Amino acid sequence: MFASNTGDTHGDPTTVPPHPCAAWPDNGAGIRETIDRVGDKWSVLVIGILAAGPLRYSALRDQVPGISQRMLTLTVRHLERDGLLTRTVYPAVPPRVEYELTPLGERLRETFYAFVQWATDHNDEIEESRRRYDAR
Amino acid sequence: MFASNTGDTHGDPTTVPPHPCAAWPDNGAGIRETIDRVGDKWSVLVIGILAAGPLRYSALRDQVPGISQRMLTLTVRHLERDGLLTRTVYPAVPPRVEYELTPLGERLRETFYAFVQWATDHNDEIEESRRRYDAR
DNA sequence: CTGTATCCTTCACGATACTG
DNA sequence: CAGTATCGTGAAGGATACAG
Repeated sequence: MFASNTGDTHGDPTTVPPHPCAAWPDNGAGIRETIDRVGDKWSVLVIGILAAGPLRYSALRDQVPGISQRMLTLTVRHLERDGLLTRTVYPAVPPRVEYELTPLGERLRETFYAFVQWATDHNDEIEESRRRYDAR
Repeated sequence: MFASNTGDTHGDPTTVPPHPCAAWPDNGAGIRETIDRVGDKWSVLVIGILAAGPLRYSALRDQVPGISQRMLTLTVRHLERDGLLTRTVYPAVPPRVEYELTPLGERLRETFYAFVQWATDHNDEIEESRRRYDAR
């Protein structure tokens, strides 16, 4: 879609190709913010797991291998703040809290899916590339 | 595929919908690794910029606002190792090095595009959600 | 059961200086 | 021009204990 190409200028050693068009829709700042929002250690995992349906705190914790209570709480709070999931407290003893993806969160998950698919499809290719790179 | 179900115990007064489908293709480990690969501070930005065509070191540095030489070098080295871009040294004085996305890197960029699109489309919605969350 | 509150460690990153 | 080398910092995250 982009890549209108700059490579034709290679004959001139000093030519720095001008950027023909924007790489991303916006200019980096918003993207960084968005990546940070879900680029932390656990957000994507939590979103992926919640895709299967709502879960309560303990179930969520059990399904995210290795997460600490601290990080689980922080993660879901952030996601709730951004409107990606809802946190519902059922007044009972003992307390019960359920987390569920919002439509917004579900749509985000769908965009991730392409990425995860890519990672799955090309995992071998990547590891092979690493091996070649390391062997020199 | 996973989420082999945990919610079976709340069958009584409050039915929790069973997971309709799998969360992610693989079990988290591979996903984590992949997210780490591009979830750092600069990789996605570099990939997005290189989508417009090959660039030499200095041009790349100029187009990634705020990146240090150290991080630029580290980032492109990692991406090269994973086979996402190529690094071509033209023997000349002064030296000239060009970085270019591989087809693999280009396909990764396409999956990012959906994500960036999502972020752009829903940025207002997210900020509104945050405002509501913070106001209580 | 669903969280907080601390403490502590690691490491990603930035700044700066230097080099082939 | 295209990098290394080195040092310092802050923030992210883990471990553990405690609480409503």
